Amino acid sequence: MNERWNWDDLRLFLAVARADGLAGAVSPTGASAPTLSRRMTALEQSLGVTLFIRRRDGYALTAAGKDLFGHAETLEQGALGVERWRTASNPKPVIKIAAGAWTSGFLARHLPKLLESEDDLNLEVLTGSASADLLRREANIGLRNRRPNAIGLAGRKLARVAFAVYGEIKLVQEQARLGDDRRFTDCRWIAFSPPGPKVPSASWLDRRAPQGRKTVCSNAHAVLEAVGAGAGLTVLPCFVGDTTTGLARASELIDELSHEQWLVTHDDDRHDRQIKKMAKRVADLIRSQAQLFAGNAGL
Amino acid sequence: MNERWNWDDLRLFLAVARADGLAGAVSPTGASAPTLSRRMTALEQSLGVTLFIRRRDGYALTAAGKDLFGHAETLEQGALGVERWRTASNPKPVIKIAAGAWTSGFLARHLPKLLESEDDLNLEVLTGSASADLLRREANIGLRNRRPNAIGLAGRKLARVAFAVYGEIKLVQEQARLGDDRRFTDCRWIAFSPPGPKVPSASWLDRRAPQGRKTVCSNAHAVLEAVGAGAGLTVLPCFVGDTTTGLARASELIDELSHEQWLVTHDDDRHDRQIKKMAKRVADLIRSQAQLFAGNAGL
DNA sequence: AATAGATGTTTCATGAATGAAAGATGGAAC
DNA sequence: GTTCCATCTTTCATTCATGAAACATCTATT
Repeated sequence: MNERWNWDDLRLFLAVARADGLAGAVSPTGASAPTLSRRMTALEQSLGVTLFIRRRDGYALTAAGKDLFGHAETLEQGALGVERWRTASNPKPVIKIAAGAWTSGFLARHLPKLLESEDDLNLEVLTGSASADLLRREANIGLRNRRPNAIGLAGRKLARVAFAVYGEIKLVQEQARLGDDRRFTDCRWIAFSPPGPKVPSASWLDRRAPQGRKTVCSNAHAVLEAVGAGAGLTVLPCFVGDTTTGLARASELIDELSHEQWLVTHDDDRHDRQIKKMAKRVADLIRSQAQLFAGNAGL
Repeated sequence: MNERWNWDDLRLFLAVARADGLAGAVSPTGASAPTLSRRMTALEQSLGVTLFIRRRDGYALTAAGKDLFGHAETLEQGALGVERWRTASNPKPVIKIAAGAWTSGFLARHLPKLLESEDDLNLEVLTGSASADLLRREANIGLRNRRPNAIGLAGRKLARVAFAVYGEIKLVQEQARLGDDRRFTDCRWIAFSPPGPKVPSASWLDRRAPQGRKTVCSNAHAVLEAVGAGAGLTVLPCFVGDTTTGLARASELIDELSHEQWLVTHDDDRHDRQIKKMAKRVADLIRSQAQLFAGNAGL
């Protein structure tokens, strides 16, 4: 006994005491059960006191353990104070990611993968014209469909993005019975036209079905609602169409529209650890879904 | 930043802050300067705040460091509470060592070597009949001149103990001029007769100088005072006579009296970590001085 | 200037702490 | 009974932290 005891062991002690055992203390502490077991014995050893009764269904505090618990809570007060001070004096940095409407949606769906619990930041997903935002430093990470050409922006190629025509499943089956010549003329279309410059898919639709009956939506969610309701066909990136239940492809991939996905960062942010980490996560996420983006997902 | 920070690092932080640098924090914390350096950087890293300004003559707290200092002191209050509770509920155990008068003195002189700062115990050196004390569990460790034969006692042989006649230096030089026949008869003797059974050296003296002029002392300190004052010769273990300034040997080693030194422990104490440790220290101490005990010390 | 005396930081071989997996243990359910 | 399911503990290869020594930096002194 009497080796100088470790303050941090009291943190573990509190967790074990509160969880009535090692198993429940694993996640709050971030230490494994074997470690907790060893540290608790070490604590008892160095304090020269038995703190727990080991029962088959967990740990129970001894009288001495209860005494220590009180003192440990005082320590915890200090630790909580540090924590409050830290978060107050050190507001979480915000990383802004700018992406197109569909891509933002994709990122949003995979938010849990991007925000691992251990890091201390807030994410903001901006939908807008990525390139401009980045140059003005209104965003830290951009996802665009072209290699950036402005000075001060660095780009990484992530994946190929394929497009196709999609519609509500039953509607698509009906349409399929029509001849190829009438298939895409004798139908209603839903066109996505977000604010800002015209998107390629909308331009393509204008060219391919200039006289079609079109409903225009300026909002991605509305497009999906409309298409899902069977109100018409639309052009979607495969990573959206293929992952939205109730929709089916109504065409082959549209080569004209397919493009590369680029991740763009500002040179000034290149050395920011947090931004680098987040950029890597976004890149990894998209690359891991390359087949989906390329339209090769097994449906 | 934001990895779960270590409570124990605040202990080090307090020490570094109070010492205005790493060097001064080494001894209070028990950690080395490189470790302190690394942990302080790690703490700053995980808190995401600069705590110290590194100056050429040490560390100085930043404003943020001063903030943290306050919170850390709260933690420290808890730690001190634990400390008080621990020492109160857990009184230091006492280890009792029983030994003869001279051996006790030897142990007492080397007390610092036996009591290393890190262990939490009190020592009691009992002078008395070692064997009986041990059986009655009145002592934990005994030093005797015979192998223990009682059941329940375990013995380890440590060293050979030699005896010789000693006297005050000038007195011895005078005596040396006398013939060998008169040398030990024509003188005064100091006899040591502690309470309890007669010690071998006293018996030897009775045999060798039955008609000598003897002063009897029942107390070791008194014997040395008397001999040192030139009041007479006496028989002493060499480890006493050879290390007492002002005394010189007045004879060869007395083979009849020389015996082994045994370290005796009670079987029930065999598994007590503290007692085992102390027994080992005593054994190591005496063995390291084997030459002195055997009367071969270079004078 | 050169030297000696502080300091904190790197380097590197060693040793300790860690977690995954396997083991052990003791109920509870069938 | 036997089989599960929960617990904690051991084992063992790996990773990480540690301290001695060398290094670097700066100040004060000769």
